[in-house]
Amino acid sequence: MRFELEIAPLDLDLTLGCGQTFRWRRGPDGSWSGVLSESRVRLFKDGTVLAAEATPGDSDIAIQVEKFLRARDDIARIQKELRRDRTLAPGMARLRGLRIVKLDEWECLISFILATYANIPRISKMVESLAAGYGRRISPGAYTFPDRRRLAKASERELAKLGLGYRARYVHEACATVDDEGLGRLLRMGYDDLRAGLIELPGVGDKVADCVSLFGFGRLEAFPIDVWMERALSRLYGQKGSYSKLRRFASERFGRYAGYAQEYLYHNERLRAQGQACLFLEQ
DNA sequence: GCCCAGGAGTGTG
DNA sequence: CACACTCATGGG
Repeated sequence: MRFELEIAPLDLDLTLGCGQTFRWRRGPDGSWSGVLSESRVRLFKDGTVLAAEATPGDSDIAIQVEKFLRARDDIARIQKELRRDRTLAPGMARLRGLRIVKLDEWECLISFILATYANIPRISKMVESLAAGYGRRISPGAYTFPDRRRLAKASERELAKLGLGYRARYVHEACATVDDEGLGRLLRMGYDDLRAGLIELPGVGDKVADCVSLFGFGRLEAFPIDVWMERALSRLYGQKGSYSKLRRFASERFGRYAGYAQEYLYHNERLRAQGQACLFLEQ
């Protein structure tokens, strides 16, 4: 099943290649393939429009793609608001196509529990191993992300064999701790309560809670701070210190769209690490 | 081989 | 509150 969508601005490389999600792969033709719910989806630009192929193509897959790419985010408005920041303002236009994605809450939670103290290629490998080992096969080489019940059947030892390291215990315990109603309650909470609720889960600290709040629960005011962001905040804003201190700074500085500011700064820091030209410079 | 990774948990000052 | 230490492992 093929269809087209009006989602703009959108740059698939910026959006799917920057560590928000770990299950999307770029093809040699520039298209991106991944799994949404029970379908394998391929996204590519056909001229200016976004084209999608889904197999199987159930009736609401187009809606799922729109939700995944947060089609309703008004990027112009978000950038206008963030442009008040003199550091972000000059380089932001080139990142217009970078959108925050909206992941499945459970998949996002487990993915970012796995993401602790690992690099992105390895995280991708771990997440894909979980899917291949415990998800449902929907086409050759493509698997759903395992739901809580399926994943709960895996012993800690089995998970460790997939290369999860000490994260195996966190994933195993999270499966036992989270119930379906618990996730439902979190959905209704404001950001502060959501964040506090997530931190109660095993393997979830400040940073993972903010990633899950942002990418899984769609709270755009969340501002995850990892080692890359510590460098960015130090270099560009002269801010150093504890997580809570940096988080407070970001909240006051970037406001309700702090999550977008975070992705911009994160992307810039990765560019810099690769020796490429930076978009943002210290004032 | 070496360094580091989208950190969390626990204990101590 | 802030630090210090440990945790298991693979990608670059």
